[in-house]
Amino acid sequence: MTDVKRKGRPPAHDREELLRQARAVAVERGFDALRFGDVADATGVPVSSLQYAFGTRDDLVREVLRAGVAEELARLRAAVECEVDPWTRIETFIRLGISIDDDERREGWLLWMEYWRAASRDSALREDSSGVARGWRLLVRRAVDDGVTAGDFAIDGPSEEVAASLVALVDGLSLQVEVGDNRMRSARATRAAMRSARKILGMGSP
Amino acid sequence: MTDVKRKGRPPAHDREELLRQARAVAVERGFDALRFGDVADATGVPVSSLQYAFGTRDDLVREVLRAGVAEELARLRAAVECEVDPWTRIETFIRLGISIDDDERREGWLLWMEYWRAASRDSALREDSSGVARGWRLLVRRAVDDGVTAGDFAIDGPSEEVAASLVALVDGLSLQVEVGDNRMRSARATRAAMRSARKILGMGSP
Amino acid sequence: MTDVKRKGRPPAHDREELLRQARAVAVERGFDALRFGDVADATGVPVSSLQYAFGTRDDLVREVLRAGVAEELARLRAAVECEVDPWTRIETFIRLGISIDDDERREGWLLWMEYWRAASRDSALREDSSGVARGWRLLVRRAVDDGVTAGDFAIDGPSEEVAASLVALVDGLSLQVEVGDNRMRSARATRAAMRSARKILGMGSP
Amino acid sequence: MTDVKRKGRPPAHDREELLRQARAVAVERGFDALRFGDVADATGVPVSSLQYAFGTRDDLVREVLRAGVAEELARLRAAVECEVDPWTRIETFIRLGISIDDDERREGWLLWMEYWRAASRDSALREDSSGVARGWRLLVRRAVDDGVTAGDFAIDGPSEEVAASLVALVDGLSLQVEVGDNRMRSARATRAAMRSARKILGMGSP
DNA sequence: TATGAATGAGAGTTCATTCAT
DNA sequence: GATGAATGAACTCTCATTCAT
Repeated sequence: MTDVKRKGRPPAHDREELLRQARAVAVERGFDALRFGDVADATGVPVSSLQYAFGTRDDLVREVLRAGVAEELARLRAAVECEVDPWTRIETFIRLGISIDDDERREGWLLWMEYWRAASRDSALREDSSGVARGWRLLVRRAVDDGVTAGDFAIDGPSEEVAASLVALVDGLSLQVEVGDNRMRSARATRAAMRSARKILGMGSP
Repeated sequence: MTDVKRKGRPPAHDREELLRQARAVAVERGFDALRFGDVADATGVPVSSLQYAFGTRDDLVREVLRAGVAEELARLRAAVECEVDPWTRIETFIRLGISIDDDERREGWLLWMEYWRAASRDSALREDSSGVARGWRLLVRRAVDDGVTAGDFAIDGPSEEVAASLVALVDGLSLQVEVGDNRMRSARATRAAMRSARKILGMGSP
Repeated sequence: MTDVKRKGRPPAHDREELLRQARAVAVERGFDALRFGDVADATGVPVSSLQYAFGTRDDLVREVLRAGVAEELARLRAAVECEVDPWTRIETFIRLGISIDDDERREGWLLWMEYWRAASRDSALREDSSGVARGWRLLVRRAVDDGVTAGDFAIDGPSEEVAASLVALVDGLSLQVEVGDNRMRSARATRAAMRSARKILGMGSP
Repeated sequence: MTDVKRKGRPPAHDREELLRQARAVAVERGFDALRFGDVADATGVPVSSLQYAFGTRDDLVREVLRAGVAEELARLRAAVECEVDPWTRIETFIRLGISIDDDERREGWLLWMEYWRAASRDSALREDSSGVARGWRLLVRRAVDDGVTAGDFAIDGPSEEVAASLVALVDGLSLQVEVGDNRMRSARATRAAMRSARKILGMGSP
């Protein structure tokens, strides 16, 4: 709107698509630097149309985050649930959760980071994030329960809490890989997580 | 002539103090909403003086984050290192790291959140954060090594990685307490962390 | 997707009714803040339908003002003309014109204010207002003429000008009541107007 | 701010001067169309500087109105108070108050119009307008009192109320000249006001 | 060294209006 | 005829930053 018309690519008036593009912009620049103007530039859709579609800037951020984590969760769930063996499911969970070497995973990680941060400030989002966290943990808990039933795992305390620990392990190690020192790369973090998970689940060393 | 004269409390021309106040503002409003003006309002120091002292807005944010986590780290270290028994040290680490019910701890948690997020974008900060993460892990690693030497712990793999897992456990569970559902309150999270830590360290159930 | 669907009350597809509701909105918010959206909210009629019905925003404002003052004039005329005694007619005119304590009258006054202001800028409206002013004065002038004929009044100069003065008295005192200091409340203003009117009409003190 | 730099005339960073220019703009376009941008164009001072100097748009409008009527009041007072004879003072008041043929007076009139309208909505302004109205009336009241003391006038009721009537006469007739029909031009209105004033003041026909 | 004044650069938001159905 | 969707145009306001003292 400076002086050059924001033209470039044909309008992509598909809510889904718009959100995806907005996410790309946000992940690149940071969510706090997500501007209507940037999304407009990226999509060719006028600012006012974006506002018409999404409302306020905060609304947009919220929706982008929500849609993003929902997609992430769905992706991880699909990968995990197609496995049958409990430990293999746990392994898959750890592997997919931690390995953030490739760009796509890093993008996912940045998304989570923003999501958590936003959720810890925005009560509307926190409600949403509560459900996400539960779903996340449930995914692991089912594997734990199955493993216990099958006699593969021997756990202390309720499986809910064991699942919480496993999720924490993955989140926490991802964090170290991403923002920690470079002695903790994803391969090593994954190895550490695997070992600790086996311990927590009462499995012997391989 | 903005509207209200930025007066209120006497100027606090102490760099340390200024940073602390800036942190309070940032934690309350969010770091992306940290404005010179707000700090000026909170401290009584004119905007231009703050700029004179801290430079650019980004510089200010960086400094606030850096000073904040340094303080946090120092605090935790002091609490942990005054214990002698390895497992007690681990316990202290877990307890202090997770319990975020009281306001002060929540403030600390928000700070970490911002710090991680900022570090994952700002390379200057990432370098710093690398050191912080190392120090963090080292604190735990020493306890692990001592425990192993003393025969209290029986671990698999290098102690560095065990320490990494324990740190991850604490960070990840804190996360769940803070942004997760309300089924995971800090008491429960602490319990889960304790149990998992014992397992990881090869200790029997208490 | 603005935010709230513009629903609430059933559509009022009656031009008259629509104008009345628009007037209520305009009087409350001020005519310069009369928005299609507000009228839409108040009536349940979609913005585009209002535009279809009334044209441009300026058109709407003009129509609302015109319809409003016409109604006001009619009301005052009805009240005045049902009296037969000339002085009673003048009294009624003064009383109804000035007393703006109750909400309805204040609404009427705000309308006049806006009307005058608009008329002093909009030539299309000024033409209309010219007629209104004439009608207004004529109402009073007839009473004056009747009183003169009946020997009740003794005036100097043409009755047209005497009528103009009486109208001015009412308008001017209303103004003082509305925007003047609180020493000039409507009771006092009415009393002053009555006294001055008697003098102007050459009547002795009561 | 479109694309061409707002340059033209050197900045006139004198608050007084700025207000005067803003008034000129406002009177021409209407106060509800007073935009920072227009004042910026007219003065060569950047929008943000105007905002720095005057605050919010509403603040600007208020200040322009206030300064404007204060100036008007001072001007009228000066003209009136340099006369000694009570009736001459009244005459001067009427003449200056009504004759709005020349542009400058019309400008003054538009200002009053806006002022009244604004005061009837803005409580902050109403407080101010209350004082103005009092000053206005006091000016006339003093002349009335002097005339009574000198035996020139014979009034009914308190002089405060007589003054209120005289002010009303002037305001109301100005209104008719400005927005009324063209049968009521300022010469005629002035004549009517003079006659009515003489009557109200109990003076015989000349 | 420290600070008030001034300003440029956006960003969000509102709103009338156009257009296709 | 009536209406929802979409959009261009403005405008206010905030804020970091520069500059002169």
